[in-house]
Amino acid sequence: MKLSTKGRYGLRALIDLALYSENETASIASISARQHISESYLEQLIGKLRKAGLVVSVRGAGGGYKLAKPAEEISVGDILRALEGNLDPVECPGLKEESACDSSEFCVTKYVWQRINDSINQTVDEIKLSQLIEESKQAGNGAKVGSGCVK
Amino acid sequence: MKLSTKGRYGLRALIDLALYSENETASIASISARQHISESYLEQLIGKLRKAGLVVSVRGAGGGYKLAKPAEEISVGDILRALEGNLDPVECPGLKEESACDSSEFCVTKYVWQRINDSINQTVDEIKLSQLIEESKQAGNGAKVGSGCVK
DNA sequence: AAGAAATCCGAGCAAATCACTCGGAATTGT
DNA sequence: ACAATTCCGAGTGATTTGCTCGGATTTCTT
Repeated sequence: MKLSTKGRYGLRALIDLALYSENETASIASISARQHISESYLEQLIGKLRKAGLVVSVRGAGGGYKLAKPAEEISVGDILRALEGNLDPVECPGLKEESACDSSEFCVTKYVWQRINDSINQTVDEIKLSQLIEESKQAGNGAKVGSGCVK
Repeated sequence: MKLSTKGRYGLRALIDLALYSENETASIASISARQHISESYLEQLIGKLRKAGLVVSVRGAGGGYKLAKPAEEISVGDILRALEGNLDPVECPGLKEESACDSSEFCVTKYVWQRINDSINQTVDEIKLSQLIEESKQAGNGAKVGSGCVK
């Protein structure tokens, strides 16, 4: 029941990327240096964000990344799902369909899993990247993103 | 970011236990048979629930388990935390204290992790075991708990 | 007293997942 | 040409998960 480093590092990285790519693109190397995440690993994370359509890349020398759309339109949910896959702590084929679980038995716990899943997704979807950027600019006054609390 | 089988099986097991321990105690063997969870594994799970003070045991022949307190006073949160440990997807020493993360950097993502943690805990704490038992009695009309959706 | 039925407990173990690293191919600016 | 980058997939050691197993302990029954 833990969020992996992908999600934790990745969110930090994307905030950093957003902060430093307003004019020019931000390179893996620069984000790595500021956020203390290894270049190799960061590459993977940003790759996922790119495939999810959250950032766009510019290849070749002087290249790097920037946001694919305005930060207001990117939610923490989008970011974490891109990095972690599905955020649902319990996946359950019968959860979405009307059909009963397994074969014919009624499933009481389904109700619980459904509520947990909904609660998480709703929470992360209502936090927008723009909010975090705003806070970061104000608080850090050097626009620091911090360590993300956890190593 | 997944709930382990401990939590999933364990919740099912406890609902079953509650349903079948109103008069007599419910044994591992009987719960195992009804819920299709191996006796050995179930033993571990119930052991955790006992150490957390949610069930009490009666040792020796004819023994078994029953709830340590009324089902209204047991929340799904209590159960899952007993089985899974902390439910917080992100643990962060600086999350509770006023102090800044790491050393002196402000931590923006902390805000996000905090909200996720709170949301999950609040959700599971407001669902009481009694509710699930009630639903189970109504719907199953044979008091079936079901497979819990997932294997 | 003997034995059966149960809980209790910790060790062990295979499989999966995590948290990376590495090497190199492809692309583009200078 | 060459340097700076992104892109990509394979590999790897450490950790966690999802169990099983053996045996000790307690208590009921006869």
